[in-house]
Amino acid sequence: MSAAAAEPPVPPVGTRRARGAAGACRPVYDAASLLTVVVAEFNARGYDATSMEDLSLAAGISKSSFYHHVSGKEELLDLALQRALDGLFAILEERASRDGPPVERLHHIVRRQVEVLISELPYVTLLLRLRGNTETERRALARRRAFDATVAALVADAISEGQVRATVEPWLAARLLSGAINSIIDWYRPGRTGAEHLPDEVVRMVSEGILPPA
Amino acid sequence: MSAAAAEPPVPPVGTRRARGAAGACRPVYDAASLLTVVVAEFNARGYDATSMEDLSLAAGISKSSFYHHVSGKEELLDLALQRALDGLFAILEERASRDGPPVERLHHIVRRQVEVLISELPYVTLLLRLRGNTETERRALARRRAFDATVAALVADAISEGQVRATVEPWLAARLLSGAINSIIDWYRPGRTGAEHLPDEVVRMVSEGILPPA
DNA sequence: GTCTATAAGGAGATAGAC
DNA sequence: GTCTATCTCCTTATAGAC
Repeated sequence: MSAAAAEPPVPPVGTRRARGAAGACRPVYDAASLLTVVVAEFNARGYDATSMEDLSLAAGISKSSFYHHVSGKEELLDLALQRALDGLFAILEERASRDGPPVERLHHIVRRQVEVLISELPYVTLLLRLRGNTETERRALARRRAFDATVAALVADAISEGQVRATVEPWLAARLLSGAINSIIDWYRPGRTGAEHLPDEVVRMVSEGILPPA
Repeated sequence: MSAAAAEPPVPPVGTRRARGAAGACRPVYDAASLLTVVVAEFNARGYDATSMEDLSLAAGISKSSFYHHVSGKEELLDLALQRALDGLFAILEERASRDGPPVERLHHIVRRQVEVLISELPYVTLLLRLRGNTETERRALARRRAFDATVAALVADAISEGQVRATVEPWLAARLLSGAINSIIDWYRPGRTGAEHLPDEVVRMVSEGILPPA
């Protein structure tokens, strides 16, 4: 369990600006700036439960205005998911993810994955909650699985080289590791004090143990 | 990351029986037996994306037949969530969850939580993916948070009594623990061989560490 | 880049027969 | 306990003016 976040609001969370009010300036968007507002809405209710009407209210523009920027609701999802996945895969390209002993490469990846989850929180949150209902979603899930598989292979390497303790199932270790890291989207909220220590704390706890032994 | 499950199917996953075919027996349900079929559909696409039409096709009865058993789609969700939460809270009532040193009580709870996640997999899966869009969902999320808070308090006790290692943040430990355990719904599938060892394996790994230390 | 108006279809739910 | 037929509302998306 870890349902830490505030009770998700049912009404739109974005800033509602009076449309057409006397002297009021209407918000003017490009595709990128729209995405910020849209992704917050998707995360508040889930993609499927968020209507174009919800997005319209949150962004302060009419439903039809969205179709000037994107082809439809699904493209908004696609743009957000690409951003999340690009951030994750960039980690694997870093030198410290590719050179050195497996254990150290793995620790680097874990640390950086925590950092990316934090820096790209809304986008990764959307990714991690996908169900695979459309082709767009399934493409994103396939990329996500590829990322997981890369990390899992490295976990297996690190365990086989670092055998000092009782046998550990590499596959299970990779799953629990992912689960622990990804849970960040359920409880981390921007502005936490001490967030700069979080990546190292996570690395330490998954290495030394989360709970005291019996 | 941990998107292990097979590509979620968009069409209904349930058994489609020919309705009204010559000589065919129509499925006859009560509220409980309907729930099995319904929850599988909810999990395949997500609650919001699953229509009464989808449920109808999966169960092999017409949409309107559902309203003989329940008041509507939301009551189906409610029944499933109650089952998940009742299973989890029953753990906390067990003697071994209430008596003894905090560390041992905690290990028992973790072990049992893994068992319940496995035995009630579809129901707990539904619970863990809630967004809180309706009053029913928010009630369930509140109960879930209460469960988490109980475990988190015990984690804090166990850590303060078992200080042999470097300082551990109890709050973070509780979060990572929940994340690791709950990830089970993303990768465990019924019929796995060796599933009987999983609860103890999880307890061991969250205690001794998931990854080798540097 | 935004608007109003509207089309076309799918949603959850109900009525009443068998 | 299930059916067919229907209601009403809400959904995504488009047309065309400013």
